Order: sequence, then C-alpha cells, then structure tokens
Amino acid sequence: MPSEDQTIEMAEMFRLMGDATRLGIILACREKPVFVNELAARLGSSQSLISHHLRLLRAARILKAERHGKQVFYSPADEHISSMIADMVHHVGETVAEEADV
Amino acid sequence: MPSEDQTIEMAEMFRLMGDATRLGIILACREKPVFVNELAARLGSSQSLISHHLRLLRAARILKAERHGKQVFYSPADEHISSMIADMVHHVGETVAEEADV
DNA sequence: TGCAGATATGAACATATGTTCATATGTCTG
DNA sequence: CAGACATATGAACATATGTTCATATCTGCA
Repeated sequence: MPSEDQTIEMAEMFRLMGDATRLGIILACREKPVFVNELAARLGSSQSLISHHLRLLRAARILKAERHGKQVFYSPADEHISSMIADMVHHVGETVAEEADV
Repeated sequence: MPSEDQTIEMAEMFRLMGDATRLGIILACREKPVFVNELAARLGSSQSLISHHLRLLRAARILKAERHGKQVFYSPADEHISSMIADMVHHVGETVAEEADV
C-alpha cells in the first residue's frame, strides 16, 4: 500500500494526464520529439494553450524540453513515463476491444 | 496513436484517478472489497464525501459495488483496472526509489 | 543592431470540481 | 411496523482549472 505522500504524488500525475489536451500532447510526442508549433497544429489548439500545458508537464517531469535553434522539442521525461503511457494505451485498447465484442 | 475519442476516454479515467481521495479509495479496495464506512474511516473522510466519489468511480466502471446485507462493498470493476493500478503503483514506486538514490 | 520567427508568460474569465451539511433512501432486526 | 444502522443524494459554496487574448522573452539571421 503506497504511503499517503506517494498517493498524492500519483494523483497529481494522473490529474495532469486527465485532461484531453494535455494527454494529447503526451501521446503526440511519445514516438519522437515534437516542437511546440507542430503540437499546436496537430492538436488544433492555440500555441498559447499548448505552451501553458507544456509548462505544467515540464514542471511535473512528465515531459522534457530540448532546444534546437529557435524550436523547442518536447518528449517524455524518462522511460518510466513512456512505459506507463504505453501500458495505459495498451489497456485502454484492450478494454475498448472487449466492449466492442459485447 | 489512439483516436481522439479514445484519448478523451483515457483522459476521463486519468482525471478520475487524479484526485487523492478518489485514488485513495481505489488503492484501499484493491486487495479485497471494502464497504463504505470502512473506506471513510481508513481515509479519514466523511461518509458523504466517500459516497459522492464512489458514485463517480462506479459510473466510470472503475469500481463495482456489491451489497451484503446493509453494507455495500466496493472493488475494482475488472482485471484491467486492477492491473493498470498495479502498474502505476509499481512505476511510481520505482521512480521514487531512483530519485531517492540521487 | 533590428527584424521576424518561435515560445513563454500574465491577466481575466467562465466553468468545473471537491467538500460540507442536511436529508432521503434502503435494509435488517426487535 | 418502528427504530437503528448504512448508504445515497441534493443544494450550496469556495476554490481550482482550462482557455483566450495580449504581450513579453528569446533566438537566429539580414
């Protein structure tokens, strides 16, 4: 059983992934790093909104930023994040498939 | 890449797990079913608050309810939920351990 | 240096959310 | 059936959150 502090920390991570725009950002840059304007374009959101969300994701060490020239590329902060997200996608995929059977 | 609908559905699940009280409830009943008043006692929250949260978790099919006499026991709705939570606990546990090393 | 591209930040606002208190509903037992 | 126990629900409220618009900061290049 996780400690109360760990529970709060987990909840905080879940909360951050619990917004469609933010989760979209995470999913969009998990294959290879993507820069801000492309994220905005892909998700059909404003650059400002994406930037605001990126700040939160960076602060929580869910994503990391890397500057190349004028552009800033974002990607999952570490392997744990990547694999956690992969797990989720996997599970949700399976659940959806099962429900479709019924 | 998950569809937009899948993304929204995933985000909704994460959002629900993204509250410390709710996550506490989920973690508390993942070994064996627990009834409402015991959840309230363990988490140090009011029965009303727990009930409100349980309704959301039930509606999202994260937890299921089973009545035994006067008490209603809650537990993870299915194996996917259980295993997803287990994964998370595992990942967070490892991450914390690593950070402690540094 | 000055301009244009790319990203970050701040203020403001409408809405969503978690919590509390009071009360209703349901269930067993005398 | 009455009463106690267990859970669910509703209204109300303070706070948090996502989004937009405007603007600031940073970077590379003429």
